[in-house]
Amino acid sequence: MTHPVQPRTRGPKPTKVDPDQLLDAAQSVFAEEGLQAASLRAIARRAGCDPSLIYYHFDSKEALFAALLQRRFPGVVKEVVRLAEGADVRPTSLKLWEVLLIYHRHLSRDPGIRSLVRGEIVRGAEGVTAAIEGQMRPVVAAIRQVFEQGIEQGELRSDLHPLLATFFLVKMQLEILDVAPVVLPRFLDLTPEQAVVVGMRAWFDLFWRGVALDPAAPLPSLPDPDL
Amino acid sequence: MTHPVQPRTRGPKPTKVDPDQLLDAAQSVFAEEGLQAASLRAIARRAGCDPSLIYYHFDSKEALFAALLQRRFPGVVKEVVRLAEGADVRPTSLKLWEVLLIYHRHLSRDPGIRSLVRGEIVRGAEGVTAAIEGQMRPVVAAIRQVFEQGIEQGELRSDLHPLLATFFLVKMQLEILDVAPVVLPRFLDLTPEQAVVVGMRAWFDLFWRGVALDPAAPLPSLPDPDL
DNA sequence: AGTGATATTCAACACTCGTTGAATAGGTGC
DNA sequence: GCACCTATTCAACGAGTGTTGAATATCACT
Repeated sequence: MTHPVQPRTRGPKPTKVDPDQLLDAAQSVFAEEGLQAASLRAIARRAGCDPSLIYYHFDSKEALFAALLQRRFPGVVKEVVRLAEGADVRPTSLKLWEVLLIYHRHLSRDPGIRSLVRGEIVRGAEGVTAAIEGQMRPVVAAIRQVFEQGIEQGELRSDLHPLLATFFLVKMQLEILDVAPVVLPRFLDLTPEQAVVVGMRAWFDLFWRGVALDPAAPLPSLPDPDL
Repeated sequence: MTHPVQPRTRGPKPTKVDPDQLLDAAQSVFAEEGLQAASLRAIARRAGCDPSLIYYHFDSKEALFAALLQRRFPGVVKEVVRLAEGADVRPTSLKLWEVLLIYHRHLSRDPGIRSLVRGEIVRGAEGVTAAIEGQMRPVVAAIRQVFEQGIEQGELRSDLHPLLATFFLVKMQLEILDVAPVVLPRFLDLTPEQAVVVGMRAWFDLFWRGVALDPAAPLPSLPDPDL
Protein backbone atom coordinates (compact mmCIF):
# COMPACT_ATOMS: atom_id res chain seq x y z
CA MET A 1 0.00 0.00 0.00
CA THR A 2 2.53 2.59 -0.94
CA HIS A 3 1.36 5.86 -2.28
CA PRO A 4 3.01 5.99 -5.66
CA VAL A 5 0.87 8.90 -6.76
CA GLN A 6 2.78 11.98 -7.58
CA PRO A 7 0.90 14.96 -8.96
CA ARG A 8 1.35 14.76 -12.68
CA THR A 9 0.44 17.35 -15.18
CA ARG A 10 -2.88 15.76 -15.87
CA GLY A 11 -3.65 15.87 -19.54
CA PRO A 12 -5.23 19.19 -20.28
CA LYS A 13 -2.95 19.16 -23.29
CA PRO A 14 -4.81 19.32 -26.57
CA THR A 15 -1.68 17.96 -28.23
CA LYS A 16 -2.41 14.65 -29.79
CA VAL A 17 -0.52 11.42 -29.80
CA ASP A 18 -1.89 9.99 -32.98
CA PRO A 19 -1.70 6.31 -33.90
CA ASP A 20 1.26 6.92 -36.15
CA GLN A 21 3.35 8.23 -33.28
CA LEU A 22 2.34 5.18 -31.29
CA LEU A 23 3.50 3.01 -34.15
CA ASP A 24 6.82 4.84 -34.25
CA ALA A 25 7.33 4.22 -30.58
CA ALA A 26 6.19 0.62 -30.86
CA GLN A 27 8.55 0.04 -33.74
CA SER A 28 11.60 1.23 -31.89
CA VAL A 29 10.76 -0.67 -28.74
CA PHE A 30 9.87 -3.87 -30.57
CA ALA A 31 13.13 -3.46 -32.44
CA GLU A 32 15.15 -3.29 -29.26
CA GLU A 33 13.34 -5.86 -27.20
CA GLY A 34 11.53 -8.26 -29.48
CA LEU A 35 7.82 -8.85 -29.63
CA GLN A 36 7.54 -10.79 -26.41
CA ALA A 37 9.85 -8.71 -24.31
CA ALA A 38 8.64 -5.31 -25.44
CA SER A 39 6.16 -3.98 -22.93
CA LEU A 40 3.26 -1.72 -23.70
CA ARG A 41 4.36 0.41 -20.80
CA ALA A 42 7.72 0.97 -22.45
CA ILE A 43 6.05 1.83 -25.73
CA ALA A 44 3.70 4.25 -24.03
CA ARG A 45 6.60 5.81 -22.17
CA ARG A 46 8.47 6.38 -25.39
CA ALA A 47 5.37 7.86 -27.02
CA GLY A 48 4.83 10.04 -23.97
CA CYS A 49 1.42 8.77 -23.04
CA ASP A 50 -0.38 6.29 -20.86
CA PRO A 51 -0.43 2.58 -21.72
CA SER A 52 -4.20 2.66 -21.83
CA LEU A 53 -4.11 4.97 -24.79
CA ILE A 54 -2.71 2.16 -26.87
CA TYR A 55 -5.92 0.28 -26.24
CA TYR A 56 -7.90 3.23 -27.45
CA HIS A 57 -6.24 3.01 -30.84
CA PHE A 58 -5.47 -0.70 -31.10
CA ASP A 59 -7.22 -3.80 -29.90
CA SER A 60 -4.25 -5.51 -28.37
CA LYS A 61 -0.50 -5.81 -28.42
CA GLU A 62 -0.70 -8.24 -31.31
CA ALA A 63 -2.91 -5.88 -33.29
CA LEU A 64 -0.35 -3.17 -32.73
CA PHE A 65 2.32 -5.38 -34.19
CA ALA A 66 0.16 -6.31 -37.16
CA ALA A 67 -0.46 -2.63 -37.87
CA LEU A 68 3.28 -2.14 -37.80
CA LEU A 69 3.74 -4.74 -40.51
CA GLN A 70 1.01 -3.26 -42.64
CA ARG A 71 2.78 0.05 -42.55
CA ARG A 72 6.16 -1.23 -43.65
CA PHE A 73 5.64 -4.03 -46.12
CA PRO A 74 3.57 -2.50 -48.95
CA GLY A 75 6.47 -0.29 -50.01
CA VAL A 76 8.70 -3.30 -50.54
CA VAL A 77 5.98 -5.22 -52.33
CA LYS A 78 5.28 -2.39 -54.72
CA GLU A 79 8.88 -1.82 -55.74
CA VAL A 80 9.73 -5.47 -56.14
CA VAL A 81 6.63 -6.18 -58.18
CA ARG A 82 7.56 -3.37 -60.53
CA LEU A 83 10.94 -5.05 -61.11
CA ALA A 84 9.23 -8.11 -62.52
CA GLU A 85 7.06 -6.20 -64.94
CA GLY A 86 7.89 -6.28 -68.62
CA ALA A 87 8.63 -2.57 -68.67
CA ASP A 88 11.96 -3.05 -66.91
CA VAL A 89 14.46 -4.08 -69.56
CA ARG A 90 17.66 -3.81 -67.55
CA PRO A 91 19.98 -6.83 -67.46
CA THR A 92 19.10 -9.43 -64.85
CA SER A 93 22.19 -8.70 -62.83
CA LEU A 94 21.06 -5.14 -62.28
CA LYS A 95 17.56 -6.23 -61.36
CA LEU A 96 18.83 -8.67 -58.78
CA TRP A 97 21.14 -6.07 -57.31
CA GLU A 98 18.13 -3.77 -57.21
CA VAL A 99 16.36 -6.33 -55.04
CA LEU A 100 19.09 -5.95 -52.48
CA LEU A 101 18.86 -2.17 -52.74
CA ILE A 102 15.09 -2.22 -52.19
CA TYR A 103 15.44 -4.27 -49.05
CA HIS A 104 18.18 -1.97 -47.89
CA ARG A 105 16.10 1.09 -48.64
CA HIS A 106 13.00 -0.04 -46.80
CA LEU A 107 14.36 -2.08 -43.98
CA SER A 108 17.83 -0.87 -43.08
CA ARG A 109 16.41 1.79 -40.80
CA ASP A 110 14.18 -0.74 -39.08
CA PRO A 111 16.60 -2.72 -37.01
CA GLY A 112 14.68 -5.39 -35.25
CA ILE A 113 11.58 -5.41 -37.40
CA ARG A 114 13.40 -7.84 -39.61
CA SER A 115 14.66 -10.11 -36.90
CA LEU A 116 11.29 -9.78 -35.26
CA VAL A 117 9.50 -10.97 -38.35
CA ARG A 118 12.06 -13.69 -38.78
CA GLY A 119 11.74 -14.80 -35.20
CA GLU A 120 8.00 -15.04 -35.41
CA ILE A 121 8.23 -17.03 -38.62
CA VAL A 122 10.63 -19.51 -37.11
CA ARG A 123 8.62 -19.78 -33.94
CA GLY A 124 5.41 -20.10 -35.90
CA ALA A 125 3.36 -17.82 -33.67
CA GLU A 126 -0.12 -18.34 -35.00
CA GLY A 127 -1.77 -14.98 -35.37
CA VAL A 128 1.33 -13.20 -36.53
CA THR A 129 2.63 -15.69 -39.06
CA ALA A 130 -0.47 -15.48 -41.22
CA ALA A 131 -0.17 -11.71 -41.48
CA ILE A 132 3.49 -12.00 -42.42
CA GLU A 133 2.92 -14.70 -45.02
CA GLY A 134 0.24 -12.65 -46.74
CA GLN A 135 2.72 -9.82 -47.20
CA MET A 136 5.60 -12.05 -48.24
CA ARG A 137 3.97 -14.12 -50.94
CA PRO A 138 3.77 -11.47 -53.71
CA VAL A 139 7.38 -10.48 -53.05
CA VAL A 140 8.58 -14.02 -53.45
CA ALA A 141 6.50 -14.47 -56.59
CA ALA A 142 7.91 -11.32 -58.17
CA ILE A 143 11.56 -12.10 -57.47
CA ARG A 144 11.06 -15.63 -58.68
CA GLN A 145 9.73 -14.19 -61.91
CA VAL A 146 12.87 -12.12 -62.35
CA PHE A 147 14.89 -15.32 -62.13
CA GLU A 148 12.68 -17.05 -64.66
CA GLN A 149 13.03 -14.17 -67.08
CA GLY A 150 16.78 -14.26 -66.60
CA ILE A 151 16.87 -17.94 -67.45
CA GLU A 152 14.76 -17.43 -70.56
CA GLN A 153 17.02 -14.69 -71.76
CA GLY A 154 20.07 -16.84 -71.29
CA GLU A 155 21.62 -14.74 -68.57
CA LEU A 156 21.19 -17.31 -65.83
CA ARG A 157 21.98 -21.01 -65.70
CA SER A 158 19.08 -23.01 -67.01
CA ASP A 159 19.31 -25.58 -64.23
CA LEU A 160 18.80 -22.90 -61.61
CA HIS A 161 15.91 -23.39 -59.22
CA PRO A 162 14.13 -20.02 -59.19
CA LEU A 163 12.47 -20.40 -55.81
CA LEU A 164 15.60 -21.56 -54.02
CA ALA A 165 17.59 -18.80 -55.67
CA THR A 166 15.02 -16.31 -54.40
CA PHE A 167 15.26 -17.80 -50.94
CA PHE A 168 19.04 -17.51 -50.89
CA LEU A 169 19.22 -14.02 -52.35
CA VAL A 170 16.72 -12.49 -49.94
CA LYS A 171 17.63 -14.49 -46.87
CA MET A 172 21.25 -13.50 -47.01
CA GLN A 173 20.38 -9.89 -47.64
CA LEU A 174 18.25 -9.86 -44.50
CA GLU A 175 21.07 -11.51 -42.61
CA ILE A 176 23.49 -8.90 -43.88
CA LEU A 177 21.23 -6.08 -42.74
CA ASP A 178 20.75 -7.72 -39.36
CA VAL A 179 23.96 -9.39 -38.45
CA ALA A 180 26.73 -7.85 -40.51
CA PRO A 181 26.80 -4.50 -38.70
CA VAL A 182 27.09 -6.31 -35.38
CA VAL A 183 29.46 -9.13 -36.27
CA LEU A 184 31.75 -7.90 -39.05
CA PRO A 185 33.16 -4.92 -37.11
CA ARG A 186 34.40 -7.40 -34.54
CA PHE A 187 36.58 -9.08 -37.12
CA LEU A 188 37.31 -6.36 -39.66
CA ASP A 189 38.12 -2.70 -39.34
CA LEU A 190 34.73 -1.42 -40.45
CA THR A 191 31.97 0.79 -39.18
CA PRO A 192 28.57 -0.87 -38.96
CA GLU A 193 27.37 1.09 -42.00
CA GLN A 194 30.40 0.11 -44.04
CA ALA A 195 29.93 -3.48 -42.97
CA VAL A 196 26.51 -3.54 -44.59
CA VAL A 197 27.73 -2.17 -47.91
CA VAL A 198 30.81 -4.38 -47.98
CA GLY A 199 28.67 -7.37 -47.11
CA MET A 200 26.12 -6.60 -49.81
CA ARG A 201 28.72 -6.22 -52.54
CA ALA A 202 30.61 -9.34 -51.52
CA TRP A 203 27.39 -11.29 -51.32
CA PHE A 204 26.20 -10.18 -54.73
CA ASP A 205 29.56 -10.99 -56.24
CA LEU A 206 29.43 -14.50 -54.86
CA PHE A 207 25.76 -14.97 -55.67
CA TRP A 208 26.09 -13.79 -59.24
CA ARG A 209 28.98 -16.12 -59.92
CA GLY A 210 26.78 -18.87 -58.55
CA VAL A 211 23.77 -18.21 -60.76
CA ALA A 212 25.08 -16.64 -63.95
CA LEU A 213 25.36 -18.67 -67.10
CA ASP A 214 28.58 -16.86 -67.89
CA PRO A 215 30.08 -15.55 -64.64
CA ALA A 216 33.18 -14.31 -66.43
CA ALA A 217 31.20 -11.77 -68.49
CA PRO A 218 31.68 -8.24 -67.19
CA LEU A 219 28.99 -6.90 -64.89
CA PRO A 220 27.46 -3.45 -65.24
CA SER A 221 28.50 -1.16 -62.43
CA LEU A 222 26.31 -1.59 -59.38
CA PRO A 223 25.14 1.63 -57.71
CA ASP A 224 25.82 2.05 -54.00
CA PRO A 225 22.89 1.92 -51.61
CA ASP A 226 21.71 5.30 -50.38
CA LEU A 227 22.95 6.14 -46.94
CA MET B 1 27.18 -20.70 -5.57
CA THR B 2 26.55 -23.82 -7.55
CA HIS B 3 27.43 -27.18 -6.19
CA PRO B 4 28.51 -29.21 -9.16
CA VAL B 5 27.99 -32.91 -8.82
CA GLN B 6 30.98 -34.64 -7.39
CA PRO B 7 32.39 -37.80 -8.86
CA ARG B 8 29.77 -40.16 -7.61
CA THR B 9 31.81 -43.25 -6.79
CA ARG B 10 30.66 -43.08 -3.20
CA GLY B 11 28.35 -40.15 -3.62
CA PRO B 12 25.64 -39.24 -1.18
CA LYS B 13 22.22 -39.32 -2.68
CA PRO B 14 20.97 -40.68 -5.97
CA THR B 15 19.90 -37.51 -7.67
CA LYS B 16 16.40 -37.35 -8.92
CA VAL B 17 17.14 -34.53 -11.35
CA ASP B 18 20.77 -33.95 -12.23
CA PRO B 19 22.00 -30.78 -13.94
CA ASP B 20 22.03 -32.49 -17.29
CA GLN B 21 18.34 -33.20 -17.12
CA LEU B 22 17.77 -29.60 -16.17
CA LEU B 23 19.73 -28.55 -19.23
CA ASP B 24 17.63 -30.86 -21.39
CA ALA B 25 14.47 -29.29 -20.09
CA ALA B 26 15.88 -25.80 -20.38
CA GLN B 27 16.94 -26.46 -23.93
CA SER B 28 13.52 -27.54 -25.09
CA VAL B 29 11.74 -24.70 -23.33
CA PHE B 30 14.22 -22.08 -24.52
CA ALA B 31 13.81 -23.51 -27.99
CA GLU B 32 10.05 -23.10 -27.91
CA GLU B 33 9.80 -19.78 -26.16
CA GLY B 34 13.02 -17.89 -26.57
CA LEU B 35 15.36 -16.78 -23.83
CA GLN B 36 13.21 -13.97 -22.52
CA ALA B 37 9.86 -15.71 -22.68
CA ALA B 38 10.97 -19.04 -21.27
CA SER B 39 10.19 -19.17 -17.57
CA LEU B 40 12.14 -21.04 -14.98
CA ARG B 41 8.87 -22.44 -13.72
CA ALA B 42 8.18 -23.94 -17.13
CA ILE B 43 11.66 -25.42 -17.24
CA ALA B 44 11.28 -26.85 -13.76
CA ARG B 45 7.88 -28.26 -14.65
CA ARG B 46 9.33 -30.02 -17.66
CA ALA B 47 12.18 -31.39 -15.60
CA GLY B 48 9.74 -32.49 -12.93
CA CYS B 49 11.16 -30.48 -10.08
CA ASP B 50 10.82 -27.22 -8.22
CA PRO B 51 12.08 -23.95 -9.73
CA SER B 52 14.35 -23.45 -6.76
CA LEU B 53 16.36 -26.50 -7.70
CA ILE B 54 17.59 -24.65 -10.74
CA TYR B 55 19.22 -22.19 -8.37
CA TYR B 56 20.92 -24.99 -6.57
CA HIS B 57 22.71 -26.03 -9.72
CA PHE B 58 23.00 -22.71 -11.54
CA ASP B 59 23.50 -19.14 -10.43
CA SER B 60 20.77 -17.59 -12.52
CA LYS B 61 18.68 -17.93 -15.61
CA GLU B 62 21.47 -16.43 -17.65
CA ALA B 63 24.00 -18.86 -16.22
CA LEU B 64 21.67 -21.68 -17.16
CA PHE B 65 21.66 -20.45 -20.72
CA ALA B 66 25.42 -20.08 -20.76
CA ALA B 67 25.79 -23.64 -19.52
CA LEU B 68 23.55 -24.71 -22.36
CA LEU B 69 25.91 -23.12 -24.85
CA GLN B 70 28.91 -24.69 -23.20
CA ARG B 71 27.33 -28.08 -23.61
CA ARG B 72 26.54 -27.71 -27.29
CA PHE B 73 29.34 -25.69 -28.83
CA PRO B 74 32.51 -27.60 -27.98
CA GLY B 75 31.45 -30.46 -30.24
CA VAL B 76 31.20 -28.10 -33.18
CA VAL B 77 34.45 -26.39 -32.29
CA LYS B 78 36.34 -29.64 -32.02
CA GLU B 79 35.18 -31.04 -35.33
CA VAL B 80 35.66 -27.83 -37.24
CA VAL B 81 39.13 -27.25 -35.83
CA ARG B 82 40.13 -30.73 -36.90
CA LEU B 83 39.10 -29.84 -40.46
CA ALA B 84 41.64 -27.07 -40.55
CA GLU B 85 44.51 -29.23 -39.33
CA GLY B 86 47.15 -30.33 -41.78
CA ALA B 87 46.19 -33.97 -41.36
CA ASP B 88 43.04 -33.57 -43.43
CA VAL B 89 44.09 -33.73 -47.06
CA ARG B 90 40.68 -33.93 -48.71
CA PRO B 91 39.86 -31.42 -51.45
CA THR B 92 38.58 -28.08 -50.21
CA SER B 93 35.13 -28.69 -51.64
CA LEU B 94 34.69 -31.73 -49.43
CA LYS B 95 35.95 -29.86 -46.39
CA LEU B 96 33.51 -27.01 -46.92
CA TRP B 97 30.66 -29.42 -47.42
CA GLU B 98 31.79 -31.08 -44.22
CA VAL B 99 31.33 -27.75 -42.44
CA LEU B 100 27.68 -27.82 -43.38
CA LEU B 101 27.41 -31.42 -42.25
CA ILE B 102 28.96 -30.60 -38.88
CA TYR B 103 26.48 -27.82 -38.26
CA HIS B 104 23.68 -30.09 -39.34
CA ARG B 105 24.91 -32.89 -37.09
CA HIS B 106 25.21 -30.79 -33.97
CA LEU B 107 22.46 -28.26 -34.33
CA SER B 108 19.68 -29.71 -36.44
CA ARG B 109 18.09 -31.33 -33.43
CA ASP B 110 18.23 -28.11 -31.47
CA PRO B 111 15.48 -26.06 -32.99
CA GLY B 112 15.48 -22.70 -31.34
CA ILE B 113 18.94 -22.80 -29.86
CA ARG B 114 20.24 -21.44 -33.12
CA SER B 115 17.69 -18.71 -33.52
CA LEU B 116 18.11 -18.03 -29.84
CA VAL B 117 21.82 -17.51 -30.21
CA ARG B 118 21.24 -15.45 -33.30
CA GLY B 119 18.63 -13.33 -31.62
CA GLU B 120 20.88 -12.58 -28.69
CA ILE B 121 23.72 -11.66 -31.01
CA VAL B 122 21.57 -9.25 -32.97
CA ARG B 123 20.07 -7.78 -29.85
CA GLY B 124 23.49 -7.55 -28.25
CA ALA B 125 22.38 -8.71 -24.82
CA GLU B 126 25.45 -8.01 -22.74
CA GLY B 127 26.14 -11.03 -20.60
CA VAL B 128 25.11 -13.55 -23.20
CA THR B 129 26.89 -12.12 -26.21
CA ALA B 130 30.28 -12.43 -24.58
CA ALA B 131 29.70 -16.12 -23.89
CA ILE B 132 28.59 -16.69 -27.45
CA GLU B 133 31.49 -14.82 -28.95
CA GLY B 134 33.98 -16.84 -26.95
CA GLN B 135 32.58 -20.03 -28.43
CA MET B 136 32.32 -18.66 -31.94
CA ARG B 137 35.75 -17.23 -32.41
CA PRO B 138 37.72 -20.49 -32.81
CA VAL B 139 35.10 -21.82 -35.21
CA VAL B 140 35.37 -18.78 -37.41
CA ALA B 141 39.16 -18.92 -37.28
CA ALA B 142 39.22 -22.57 -38.30
CA ILE B 143 36.84 -22.23 -41.23
CA ARG B 144 38.68 -19.17 -42.39
CA GLN B 145 41.84 -21.23 -42.36
CA VAL B 146 40.22 -23.83 -44.62
CA PHE B 147 39.48 -21.06 -47.09
CA GLU B 148 43.04 -19.80 -46.94
CA GLN B 149 44.42 -23.27 -47.55
CA GLY B 150 42.06 -23.65 -50.49
CA ILE B 151 43.32 -20.43 -51.99
CA GLU B 152 46.93 -21.46 -51.54
CA GLN B 153 46.29 -24.77 -53.21
CA GLY B 154 44.64 -23.10 -56.17
CA GLU B 155 41.21 -24.56 -55.59
CA LEU B 156 39.57 -21.25 -54.67
CA ARG B 157 39.65 -17.85 -56.30
CA SER B 158 42.60 -15.87 -55.08
CA ASP B 159 40.57 -12.67 -54.70
CA LEU B 160 38.21 -14.38 -52.27
CA HIS B 161 37.83 -12.75 -48.86
CA PRO B 162 38.20 -15.66 -46.41
CA LEU B 163 36.30 -14.05 -43.54
CA LEU B 164 33.35 -12.95 -45.63
CA ALA B 165 33.22 -16.34 -47.29
CA THR B 166 33.12 -17.91 -43.85
CA PHE B 167 30.35 -15.57 -42.83
CA PHE B 168 28.28 -16.43 -45.88
CA LEU B 169 28.82 -20.17 -45.73
CA VAL B 170 27.89 -20.52 -42.07
CA LYS B 171 25.18 -17.90 -41.94
CA MET B 172 23.22 -19.45 -44.75
CA GLN B 173 23.61 -22.91 -43.29
CA LEU B 174 22.11 -21.69 -40.03
CA GLU B 175 19.31 -20.05 -41.95
CA ILE B 176 18.67 -23.27 -43.82
CA LEU B 177 18.47 -25.22 -40.59
CA ASP B 178 16.15 -22.64 -39.07
CA VAL B 179 13.96 -21.31 -41.78
CA ALA B 180 13.98 -23.81 -44.63
CA PRO B 181 11.89 -26.46 -42.87
CA VAL B 182 9.25 -23.85 -42.06
CA VAL B 183 9.20 -21.83 -45.26
CA LEU B 184 10.10 -24.16 -48.13
CA PRO B 185 7.29 -26.67 -47.54
CA ARG B 186 4.88 -23.80 -48.06
CA PHE B 187 6.14 -23.30 -51.61
CA LEU B 188 7.44 -26.70 -52.63
CA ASP B 189 6.16 -30.20 -52.08
CA LEU B 190 8.69 -31.16 -49.44
CA THR B 191 8.72 -32.45 -45.89
CA PRO B 192 10.61 -30.26 -43.44
CA GLU B 193 13.44 -32.78 -43.31
CA GLN B 194 13.70 -32.93 -47.08
CA ALA B 195 13.64 -29.15 -47.21
CA VAL B 196 16.81 -29.01 -45.14
CA VAL B 197 18.71 -31.46 -47.33
CA VAL B 198 17.50 -29.90 -50.58
CA GLY B 199 18.40 -26.48 -49.24
CA MET B 200 21.87 -27.57 -48.16
CA ARG B 201 22.72 -29.13 -51.52
CA ALA B 202 21.36 -26.19 -53.50
CA TRP B 203 23.23 -23.77 -51.28
CA PHE B 204 26.51 -25.61 -51.56
CA ASP B 205 26.13 -25.83 -55.32
CA LEU B 206 25.63 -22.09 -55.57
CA PHE B 207 28.30 -21.30 -53.02
CA TRP B 208 30.91 -23.49 -54.62
CA ARG B 209 30.35 -21.94 -58.04
CA GLY B 210 30.81 -18.59 -56.33
CA VAL B 211 34.12 -19.36 -54.66
CA ALA B 212 35.85 -21.98 -56.81
CA LEU B 213 38.69 -21.01 -59.12
CA ASP B 214 37.33 -23.47 -61.67
CA PRO B 215 33.62 -24.03 -61.00
CA ALA B 216 33.29 -26.21 -64.08
CA ALA B 217 35.63 -28.86 -62.69
CA PRO B 218 33.71 -31.90 -61.48
CA LEU B 219 33.00 -32.09 -57.76
CA PRO B 220 33.52 -35.19 -55.65
CA SER B 221 30.25 -36.71 -54.56
CA LEU B 222 28.94 -35.09 -51.41
CA PRO B 223 27.63 -37.45 -48.73
CA ASP B 224 24.12 -36.89 -47.43
CA PRO B 225 23.70 -35.60 -43.90
CA ASP B 226 22.75 -38.23 -41.36
CA LEU B 227 19.07 -38.26 -40.54
C1' DA C 1 21.74 -43.30 17.12
C1' DG C 2 23.72 -39.16 15.64
C1' DT C 3 26.14 -35.93 12.45
C1' DG C 4 26.85 -33.84 8.32
C1' DA C 5 26.58 -33.14 3.61
C1' DT C 6 23.74 -33.06 -0.37
C1' DA C 7 19.43 -32.59 -2.96
C1' DT C 8 14.97 -30.91 -3.00
C1' DT C 9 10.83 -28.37 -1.76
C1' DC C 10 7.86 -24.55 0.21
C1' DA C 11 6.35 -20.12 0.77
C1' DA C 12 7.09 -15.76 0.05
C1' DC C 13 8.97 -11.02 -1.79
C1' DA C 14 9.02 -7.43 -4.92
C1' DC C 15 8.34 -6.86 -9.47
C1' DT C 16 6.35 -6.44 -14.22
C1' DC C 17 3.01 -7.69 -17.42
C1' DG C 18 -1.47 -7.09 -20.56
C1' DT C 19 -5.71 -5.51 -19.89
C1' DT C 20 -9.97 -3.07 -18.26
C1' DG C 21 -13.57 0.12 -16.18
C1' DA C 22 -14.30 4.35 -14.60
C1' DA C 23 -13.13 9.05 -14.55
C1' DT C 24 -11.71 13.41 -16.69
C1' DA C 25 -10.20 17.07 -19.89
C1' DG C 26 -10.78 19.75 -24.20
C1' DG C 27 -13.24 21.05 -28.01
C1' DT C 28 -17.62 21.66 -30.76
C1' DG C 29 -22.37 22.63 -31.44
C1' DC C 30 -26.40 24.34 -29.35
C1' DG D 1 -24.27 27.01 -19.57
C1' DC D 2 -25.12 22.33 -21.29
C1' DA D 3 -24.63 18.15 -23.63
C1' DC D 4 -21.84 15.42 -26.61
C1' DC D 5 -17.84 13.16 -28.40
C1' DT D 6 -13.21 12.03 -28.60
C1' DA D 7 -8.70 11.64 -26.57
C1' DT D 8 -6.44 10.73 -22.57
C1' DT D 9 -5.34 9.30 -17.81
C1' DC D 10 -5.90 6.83 -13.27
C1' DA D 11 -6.03 2.99 -10.46
C1' DA D 12 -6.48 -1.45 -10.12
C1' DC D 13 -6.91 -6.72 -11.16
C1' DG D 14 -5.07 -11.15 -11.73
C1' DA D 15 -1.49 -13.57 -13.39
C1' DG D 16 3.24 -14.52 -14.05
C1' DT D 17 8.22 -13.37 -13.32
C1' DG D 18 13.22 -14.21 -11.24
C1' DT D 19 14.93 -14.92 -6.99
C1' DT D 20 15.79 -16.11 -1.98
C1' DG D 21 15.91 -17.97 2.86
C1' DA D 22 14.38 -21.35 5.60
C1' DA D 23 12.86 -25.90 6.09
C1' DT D 24 13.05 -30.77 4.96
C1' DA D 25 14.06 -35.24 3.01
C1' DT D 26 17.60 -38.67 1.90
C1' DC D 27 21.59 -40.78 1.98
C1' DA D 28 27.01 -41.89 3.86
C1' DC D 29 29.84 -42.27 7.50
C1' DT D 30 30.84 -42.59 12.28
